Amino acid sequence: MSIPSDFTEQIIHIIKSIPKGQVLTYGFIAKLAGNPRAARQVSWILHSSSKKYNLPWHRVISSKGLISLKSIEDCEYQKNLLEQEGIEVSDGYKIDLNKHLWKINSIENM
DNA sequence: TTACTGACCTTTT
DNA sequence: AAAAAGGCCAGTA
Repeated sequence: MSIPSDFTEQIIHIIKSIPKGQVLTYGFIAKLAGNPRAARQVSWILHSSSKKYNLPWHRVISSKGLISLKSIEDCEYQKNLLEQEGIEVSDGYKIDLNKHLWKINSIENM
């Protein structure tokens, strides 16, 4: 049994709390998790925990609103998922952060 | 076991 | 203004 760190739990909790039709950025999640510089680990946690915890990994994008996935197939897949939720994605896998970025008022249960 | 990499972001030069 | 380096944790070899 490997117990995840506190900030990892926060990251997972935050990702699970992302509402439908909205997206968050790596840096934002890392900041909320308590480490503004841990954005890198967010992606890695997504890789690991998205399968186990069934996290909405498609709602996590880069700070510029671009899908940073490596595989083009995954990019198109994510784009498709986002479009299904009503998020407009440009041809260049660009998302309008001003419209779809999740503005967190306050996290109730931490 | 140690070392390196990874869907990134922030700060400094 | 742009470019480079640093930083962070977990997983894999």
